[in-house]
Amino acid sequence: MSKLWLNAATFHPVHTFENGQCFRWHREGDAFIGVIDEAVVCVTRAEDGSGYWAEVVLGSLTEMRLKAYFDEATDYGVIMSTLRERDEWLQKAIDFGGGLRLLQQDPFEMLLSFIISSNNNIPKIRMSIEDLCQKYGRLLGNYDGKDYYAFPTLEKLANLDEEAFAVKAVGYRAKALYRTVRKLSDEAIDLDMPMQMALEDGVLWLRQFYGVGEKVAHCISLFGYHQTDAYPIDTWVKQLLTTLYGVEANANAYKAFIETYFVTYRGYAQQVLFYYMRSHYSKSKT
DNA sequence: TTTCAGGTGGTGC
DNA sequence: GCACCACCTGAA
Repeated sequence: MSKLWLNAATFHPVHTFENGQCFRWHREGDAFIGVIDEAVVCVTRAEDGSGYWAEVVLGSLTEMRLKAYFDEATDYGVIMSTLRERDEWLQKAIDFGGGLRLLQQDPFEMLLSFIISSNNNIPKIRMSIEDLCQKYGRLLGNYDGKDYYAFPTLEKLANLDEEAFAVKAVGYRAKALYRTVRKLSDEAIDLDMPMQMALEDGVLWLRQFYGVGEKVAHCISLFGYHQTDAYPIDTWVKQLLTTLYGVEANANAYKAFIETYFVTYRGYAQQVLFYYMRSHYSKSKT
């Protein structure tokens, strides 16, 4: 069984799993349990607090894939100290959300997950994805009294009619899931293609799918293809740009500011600021 | 019971 | 090329 050590200096499970980039992790007491590809992984804190163990508890996953998923090859010490020197907001955001990792998730899963995410909120997105996995994903087994399912394969989903995509809380997005799956299957599209593309080409390529606009394409690029220059502009990013950085409230100004101001480690900067903003300025928390 | 959150696609100018 | 609105549903 694969097992990976994650140093507490550069990894924090809450800041990593609860910042909106992934939908298949949850807390179980002191542990975090999630599904990666065809495996269930449990993350627990070491007794001395110096780090965490990520251990495959069901299914199989290579150590190489586990390392890649947690972005182990990236030097977070350098990235965070560089960003911290940039300005006081990044400093505050990193003080708050240190240990946030940019996970390298599966492109197909990200494509469908972020189609579901449009005009939607996280609890509902999770509900839809869990229902989709339970209905059409492979049962990986039972761990600690709970059944876990893999994300469904394209082959499985390609055999379904549109009504079958009407999973819990998904609403009108069922049509977009269906059309995307149909296109992928009918045209035998290779989802690895964006890996060879520059960010802007990849974004354009991803937008060929119904339900994928600019924002969703950037999310898929960032979380599914590890394009660390991607910059999803959602309501929270708009809010942080206008309130923290004094950017004018229009789409061109947002884009221009991000491209010129966040030059190095853009995706990492975006994610820590987004997490900071969500945690501090959310209406439900006041 | 009503209001709110939340991107994309389509329409109309 | 821009502004507007419909789309849906759980949570508050």
